[in-house]
Amino acid sequence: MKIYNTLTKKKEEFKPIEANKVKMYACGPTVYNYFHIGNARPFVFFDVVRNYFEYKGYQVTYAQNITDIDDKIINKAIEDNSSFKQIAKKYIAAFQEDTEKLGIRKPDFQPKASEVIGEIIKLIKDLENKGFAYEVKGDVYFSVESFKDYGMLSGKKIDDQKAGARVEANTNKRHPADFTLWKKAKPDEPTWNSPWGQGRPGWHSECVVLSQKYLQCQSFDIHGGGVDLVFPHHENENAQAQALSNKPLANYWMHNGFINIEGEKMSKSLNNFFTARDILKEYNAEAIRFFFLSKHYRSPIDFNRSIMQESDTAVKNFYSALKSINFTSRDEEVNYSDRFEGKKTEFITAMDDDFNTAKALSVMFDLAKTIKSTKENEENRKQAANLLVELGSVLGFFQDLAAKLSNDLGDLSSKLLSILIDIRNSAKENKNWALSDKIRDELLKEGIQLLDTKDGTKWEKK
RNA sequence: GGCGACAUCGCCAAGUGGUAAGGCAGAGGUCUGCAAAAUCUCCAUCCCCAGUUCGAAUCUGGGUGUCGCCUCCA
Repeated sequence: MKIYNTLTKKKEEFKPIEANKVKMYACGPTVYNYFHIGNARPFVFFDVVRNYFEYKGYQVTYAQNITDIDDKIINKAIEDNSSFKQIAKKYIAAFQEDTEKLGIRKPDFQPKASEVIGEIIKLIKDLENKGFAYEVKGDVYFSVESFKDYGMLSGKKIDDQKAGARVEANTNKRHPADFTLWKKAKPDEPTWNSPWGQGRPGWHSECVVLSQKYLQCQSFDIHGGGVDLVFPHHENENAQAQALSNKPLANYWMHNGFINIEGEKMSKSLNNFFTARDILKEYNAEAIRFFFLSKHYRSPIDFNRSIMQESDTAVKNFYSALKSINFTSRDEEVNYSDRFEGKKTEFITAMDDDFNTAKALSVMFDLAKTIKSTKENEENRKQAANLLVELGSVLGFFQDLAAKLSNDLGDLSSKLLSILIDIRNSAKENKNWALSDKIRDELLKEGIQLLDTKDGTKWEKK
């Protein structure tokens, strides 16, 4: 399979470091707020990456950090008149809740930055000892000039950057591009003891420490995150790791594109900021997942109401197909005919090509069509349904299949419904259209759709 | 100013040298009391210009446009 690697700016054949194993790390949330729809994209996408590798038979180890020490958290604590620990605790819980609702599986490891302060200090100390870092008045900086490959990931040459163009130049730094590894304590901030006095770590070290610790290696297979992290975050992570080990932190760097809102960048000043939590109130998790996967992960994607509506309809399509043949659960032992093996191959070929999920989805639509088609024989429709669920599951759909397919209303409701259907049918026989339509319309309002088929009146939950 | 990405039907979106997948929306026919569902049919020459080639949405050059990064934003 091929993966686009930010490091080489090419699609490359994926070769794991250890045969049949994938070690991957994706940057997690900074817990100072509910995460927004833009944060959700990489969470969902790397969940799919993980699933797909497992589907291909790899043993995957997936780690993701939680940044619980950061300026933004401290600021939020001041704003809310709370403590930084309480803020972190609150939003970690919210993060867990929302990702679960989105159907994202928990990574194998999900450590917090605060758990590894000792190891972060050791990393910085090692960098200092080897001449890659220097201390100025209690702050420690990484010296970009000491690491000759600085810029290898982002393609930036440090001398091209306009120092201080957008941020005030820090006069303590030897070079404007030098970044902070350790910050001297300020009043009312959480601090830890260190060789440089009281302080706290900068943002870029935690991911180095956590990834290497939990993936148990200096250099692992895949590192992921949003494109905005390429520079400076990932560049700086890599610089620290490679300065010490002479190897890149990861072999493949994958970056997802941004989400725009109605064509504009999402930002607080434009007030077009949507949290995943809010969107989940309006649309179900699978519609959100479909929205993300309907476009290639590296492309920017526009979020708006009509596209969410379409995504919702599209997902319902899969379910109505499955309902049309009373599909209940997947048969894992099924032997697909050549025709469906071919469909499966199409799906795999699409996914092997740098996770072309949009194309993979078209295979699913194709299967849905086969399932619904009255021209197909029973066996083909069954196989198509089975394969639809198999492939859809790789993309994270159909997690509550049984519940979604169930038409179970409970005893009394079922009886009442069949009484209503009987009354309606009598009304129809008497050509009392007003009454029969009223029953149909009222039931639809309650989410029950009646279908007058040749085999009598059927119904399904909308 | 530096670096980079993208431009395909009303909307979303595949396609990476061989004559434009798919989804949503829409139009018409069949079916239906009417709907829904099902079913059949219809619906683009790919931002512009030039070039390479037997052949280009796909390669090259030049435009135009949109967007991103260059700040501890996914």
